[in-house]
Amino acid sequence: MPEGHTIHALAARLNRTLGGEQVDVSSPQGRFAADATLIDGRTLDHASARGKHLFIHFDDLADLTLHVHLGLIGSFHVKQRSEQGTAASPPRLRLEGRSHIAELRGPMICALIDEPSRQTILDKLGPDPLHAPDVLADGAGRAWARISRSRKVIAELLLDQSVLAGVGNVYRCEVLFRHRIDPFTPGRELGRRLWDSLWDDLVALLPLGAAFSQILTMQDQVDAAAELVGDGSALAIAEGLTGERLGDHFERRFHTYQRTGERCDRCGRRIREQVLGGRTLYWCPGCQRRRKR
DNA sequence: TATATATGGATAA
DNA sequence: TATCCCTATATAA
Repeated sequence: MPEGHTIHALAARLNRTLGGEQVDVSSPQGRFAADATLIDGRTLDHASARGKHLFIHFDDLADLTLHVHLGLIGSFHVKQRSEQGTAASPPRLRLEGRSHIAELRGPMICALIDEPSRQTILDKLGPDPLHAPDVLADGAGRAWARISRSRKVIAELLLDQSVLAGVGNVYRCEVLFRHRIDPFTPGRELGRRLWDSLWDDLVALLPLGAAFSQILTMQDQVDAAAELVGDGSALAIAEGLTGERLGDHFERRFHTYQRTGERCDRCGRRIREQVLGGRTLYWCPGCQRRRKR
């Protein structure tokens, strides 16, 4: 279940386990069979991620790149050859290397695309807090240019991948709580200072999420994760993503996400939910009140 | 067994 | 705003 951190961790893991290797490619489920034949036997040069999009580059494949978007329910499991498959549905795509096998199931997108198409996809994405060049090239300012002109509420803008790329429903709910922002504040009324604090927080949180393959927003867990990762800026973490720390290193705990009716751990009010922009928003009506700029 | 829901997003209306 | 796609899982029946 993917937000940006999942996709970046996945790209790093693919690079470690299959990068530079010749891979056997197939489509047991059948829907990708024709394209799989084109890739079969080629060398997987590298994988890269931007927002929630994954790109896998192969040698000698003209200018074609494999584009994957997991959507809401997709999964891309990279396992050791020796691991037994728990025989779920047949994967749409299987990449087999010397030591590892990657299996893709239920993706929203799995297609070979040419370079202009890839560029079009990238051009539509806002700055990605996990993409170092975006962070260094005033990603905060570029996103703010959109937000500060919008009458849409901030909870909706955070999910708009053309405003910023990689944030999904969990991070939006949680980061708004962390900064005590009323989710229904229009972008134009948010204020630059508050936005900068939101962006900076995402730049810190997403790399930790990627490093541990788990969304961490409770401050005690964030501190513990940062400690485990060691010194270094969030950017350094993002670039050196191990992604090896898979599995449940931390208890699954959130401030508001899927906690409707429970008491807020800060103020005691009951967490509320409301569908906003097609997704369920969770927030604390006590902590997250409208503020003056 | 059936149904609802899910960390997403495109498209139709 | 509603519908659709794709799969896994939890809960209800």
